[in-house]
Amino acid sequence: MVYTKKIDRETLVIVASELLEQEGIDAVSMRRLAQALDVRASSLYHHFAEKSALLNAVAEKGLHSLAAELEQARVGSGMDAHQQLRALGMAYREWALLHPQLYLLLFGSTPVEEQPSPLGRTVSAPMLAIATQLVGEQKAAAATQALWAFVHGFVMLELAGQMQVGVPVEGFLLGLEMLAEGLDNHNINTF
Amino acid sequence: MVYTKKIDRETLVIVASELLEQEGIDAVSMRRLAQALDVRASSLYHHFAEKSALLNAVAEKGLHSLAAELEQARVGSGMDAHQQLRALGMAYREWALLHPQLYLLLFGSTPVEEQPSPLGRTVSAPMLAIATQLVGEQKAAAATQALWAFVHGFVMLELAGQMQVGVPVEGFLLGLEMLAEGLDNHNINTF
DNA sequence: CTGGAAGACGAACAGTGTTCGTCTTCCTAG
DNA sequence: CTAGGAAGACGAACACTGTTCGTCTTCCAG
Repeated sequence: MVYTKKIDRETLVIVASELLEQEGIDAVSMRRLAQALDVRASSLYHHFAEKSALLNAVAEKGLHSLAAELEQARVGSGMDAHQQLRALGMAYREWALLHPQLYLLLFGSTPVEEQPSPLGRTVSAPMLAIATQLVGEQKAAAATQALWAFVHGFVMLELAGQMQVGVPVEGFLLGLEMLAEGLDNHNINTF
Repeated sequence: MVYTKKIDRETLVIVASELLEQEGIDAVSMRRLAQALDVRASSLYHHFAEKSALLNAVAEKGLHSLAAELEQARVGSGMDAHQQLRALGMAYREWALLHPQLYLLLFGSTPVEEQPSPLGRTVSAPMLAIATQLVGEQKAAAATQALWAFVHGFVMLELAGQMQVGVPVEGFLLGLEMLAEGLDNHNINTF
């Protein structure tokens, strides 16, 4: 028999991402992926030691996509911190709603990544920049956590179908506004 | 052979909850549950048509436990809305950190429950009461979503290991504070 | 007392992640 | 140019999963 087919790591990750987004995490099985690439499942293990390693690669790729989108939204929205915050929030939400399965893979359950920091640091870096403008360096870390928590929680609830219709967009902006106001007041009260 | 053993629905749910919390969702398999109850796996299907139905029962039980805890925290914290909010937030976070696997089952991924409303309504009802006090009935729904989003997001990030050590408790209270201030200001500005 | 419902059993099916020994392709060192 | 070895595809197998089905047993109600 002739062994022609040849798989490379990157296309494997791409195919996995597409399958994930189109049919959900349960559809992403090694045999299914192999079939899509016209290869046997066992061959995939020459490129990733285990399924979780492949999913990690998918997650990492998605993470960078999200981070790039956020940074772009931040720098492309002027100097005003409030406006930056609103732009970043909208971009975050839009990305998550555009790639729901990928977002759930990233943050949905027990960490698919190992280290606590790099995953979050990458995505929260743009928020830290804005938070620093709003409340100064001292409180920036805590403010970033608060901002990220709100945005992340809102998106997760939305993805889980726990948002009453009609509320989503306005509620999101309102919440962001309230947090920003709170941050401002806190800033004033502290310095 | 003698068929003595007898399983009842409720203990099945309890055993499943314990196994979930102690060994994680991956350990909860029909055969594993059956073994814990000294029964064959196929017998479980006389009590739940499918595994997801069993998990739904586990989730519902957890949901009521959480809701009860929240309501208790609210009514047991005086008349001041801000104080109620802080108490409810702390109770929410404590419950989630105490039953992480159960919390992830409830909210971690694609809805395990079918309807969008009842799951969330049960847990967000106490928040709605507080939000109404803070911003009035008109904006209460949106404010509730914002509050819930923050608390939920914070807990999810904490469970995912995305919180820098040291920040958690203070960051949580700070964020709650900021949201409350934002709500107050919004209240003043609007009426 | 007897029949039927409820429920436990064991075997089986399709699907999963993963491992292993074999075969083939291709690049590189002599 | 040729030999060898690394990289990689293959197919079978293992242990596990959720789920179905036909058979057997227990027990309660008419």
